[in-house]
Amino acid sequence: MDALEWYCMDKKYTIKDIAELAGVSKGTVDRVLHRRGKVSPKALARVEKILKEIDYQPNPIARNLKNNKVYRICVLMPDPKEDAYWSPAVQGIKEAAREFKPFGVLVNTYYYYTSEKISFIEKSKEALNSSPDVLLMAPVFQKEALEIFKHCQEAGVSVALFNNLIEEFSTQSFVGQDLTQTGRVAAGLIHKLVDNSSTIAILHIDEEKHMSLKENGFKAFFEGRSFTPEIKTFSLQTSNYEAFKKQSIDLVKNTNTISSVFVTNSKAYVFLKAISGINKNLTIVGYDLLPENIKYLEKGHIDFLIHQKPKRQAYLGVGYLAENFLFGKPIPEENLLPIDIITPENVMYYLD
Amino acid sequence: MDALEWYCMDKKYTIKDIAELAGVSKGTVDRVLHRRGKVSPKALARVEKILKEIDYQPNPIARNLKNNKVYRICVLMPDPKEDAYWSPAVQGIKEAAREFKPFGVLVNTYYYYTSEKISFIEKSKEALNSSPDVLLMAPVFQKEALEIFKHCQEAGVSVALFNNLIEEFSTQSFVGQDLTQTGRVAAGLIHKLVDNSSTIAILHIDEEKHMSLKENGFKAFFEGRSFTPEIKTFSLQTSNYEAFKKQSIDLVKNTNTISSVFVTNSKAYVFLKAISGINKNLTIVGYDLLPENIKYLEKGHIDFLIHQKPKRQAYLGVGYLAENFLFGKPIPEENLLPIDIITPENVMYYLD
DNA sequence: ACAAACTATGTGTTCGTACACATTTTTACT
DNA sequence: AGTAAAAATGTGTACGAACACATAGTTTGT
Repeated sequence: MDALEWYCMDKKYTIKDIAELAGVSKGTVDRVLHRRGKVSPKALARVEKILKEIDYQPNPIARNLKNNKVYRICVLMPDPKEDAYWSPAVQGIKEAAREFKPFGVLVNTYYYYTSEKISFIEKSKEALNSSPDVLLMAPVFQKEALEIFKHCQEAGVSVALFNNLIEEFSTQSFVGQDLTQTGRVAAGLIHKLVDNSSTIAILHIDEEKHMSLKENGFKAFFEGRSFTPEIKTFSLQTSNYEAFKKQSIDLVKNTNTISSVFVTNSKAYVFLKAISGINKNLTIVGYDLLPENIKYLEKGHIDFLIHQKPKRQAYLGVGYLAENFLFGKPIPEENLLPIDIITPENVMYYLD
Repeated sequence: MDALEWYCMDKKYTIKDIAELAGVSKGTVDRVLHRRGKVSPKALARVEKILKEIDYQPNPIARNLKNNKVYRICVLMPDPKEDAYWSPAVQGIKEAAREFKPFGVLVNTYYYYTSEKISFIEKSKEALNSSPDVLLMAPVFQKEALEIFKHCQEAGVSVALFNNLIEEFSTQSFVGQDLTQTGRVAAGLIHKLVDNSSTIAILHIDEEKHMSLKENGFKAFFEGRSFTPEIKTFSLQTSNYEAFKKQSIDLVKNTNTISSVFVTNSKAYVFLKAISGINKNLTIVGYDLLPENIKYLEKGHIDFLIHQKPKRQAYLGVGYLAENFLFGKPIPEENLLPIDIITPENVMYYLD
């Protein structure tokens, strides 16, 4: 392919070019492109012929310049002060906001408390009061999310989701992970590390809704296999820390066939701290790159962490919306991010 | 934060707004912004005061519209017909080209043959003949790359690299992976799966330059640890397949303390095919998501694959350049992509 | 046949930036 | 003081798409 061919192939045609080629004015070309009618069959045919020949694509930059609108995105998510898992998500939002601000996309973030369902609704109302173009939310509560969705529809605000999927919102845009599959990934890892005769513990700490999906996936991995290990499920609360510590130690010490633990959220470090006095070689798989988890990963106490990519989820959530506003890029309906497996040797590439 | 505050914070100021606020004309503001001089100290002070107050950022869209240039990127990379590793990279290039074409960024790809050094130089000349704005290349050959770099400088064409780093090009932009660290990742995985008494084989198939880095990283992982396993390095050629097969079988059968094999490139599947007759439980870690490798991964014969992300490397290589052209976004000097660990349970998210 | 009513088509302006060019103001020197 | 040169400042246009509006061309009705 030589330079000449290149030039011919990819000359950037404008409406003016098309108008000249078809022997009409740019107004007529515009009417054909936008099906605004008021075009004679003769002119229509000539313009369409040219359009077919050159594969015209409008310049998205010029189009947006004319639109000249300020787009507003409200983000509604759990307060990172309450759960450090959300801190990277805030970072992702901030980065995207910075990147798209010069283009006229404004982002405003509202935090709710996962300990108070009512704050979710309240903050959503606050967000809607600023009448954004779209509400991007990480909805921890299903029922309340549906209520908010109704409010949005009434206010003419579209909705996008990240991190937590609401089944009933099938048509909405979603960026997140298949949590069930993350359970399978964890099972695959543990399966490689321990022998089939030992018992595996699934440990839920401060149970939340999404954890059962992970448990299901974990168990599903072993279904239909010839040797299936024994799996025991535990559910502990950290609210009473002394009780939690005692139960954790019991789990490790007295249930002595347990060789591995799958912690279904980011709190593996809490468990490890609780059992720090005990010298037992456990295989541990947990979630999320919290600083405390990374510390235990690098010390070799956690074998693998599964990365839920909160930062990327949030960044993409905003980015998809912005690029759709600005350049008409279609928004993926359901974007399930890769399930990254983290070891001490590759963890640095997933931070920041 | 209410709607009013929002409005005040993020009003989109234009040059015209600034001119009015400072009581000068937009021409003067323009001269201040671009340091074109010919501005009285009085006017300069007034404009700069306003600029400081409002944190003005020019509209990248309008700026680009004015520039109205067609940007040309030539990509120079190994022919995917020769090595399937490169096929996803071609996909990445194609996707980026499609995405940025409406913005006036044109991409043309040239393939060279890794079996013929001369074709690398030849194709680079062909690429330079079309006088692109930048040459993005995956340089397998160091010495030849430097020569091409000289040609580019003479022709005023800037250079960006992906996949293969050339040490001497320290100032150039690079998208790729730290290959030494991938070796450490592989070692970490094998270390978890096998006991320290067994022997680990490092297997180079059809040796290339980059493999030694992986070997170094692999060995470095064990340095300073209390129990270090024995590591044996093998180097086989597939050009004579019968000999290769015999050597492979020898490796597995006769060197019978070997419990795990680290294949330093994408050809793990070739090795597994060669030893398919032998029933021995080997731990195998290899590279790259070739269909044949995935087949063996899903059958459980390969334990882990390390994903070198050729598609993303190529996509980002083009994307960074395009966004720099279009919106003046800075190009990261060295972007080392995460080293993804692939199992049968997460492989689907890394494909396509 | 001629105006009214309509259709078809062309022209002009806007968006925000960048730069060329025109105009005004200041400075320097006879 | 008067004028030329220099400096400062303002004005206008282009980029490409979108749309409002003006004009040209055609049909209809009396």
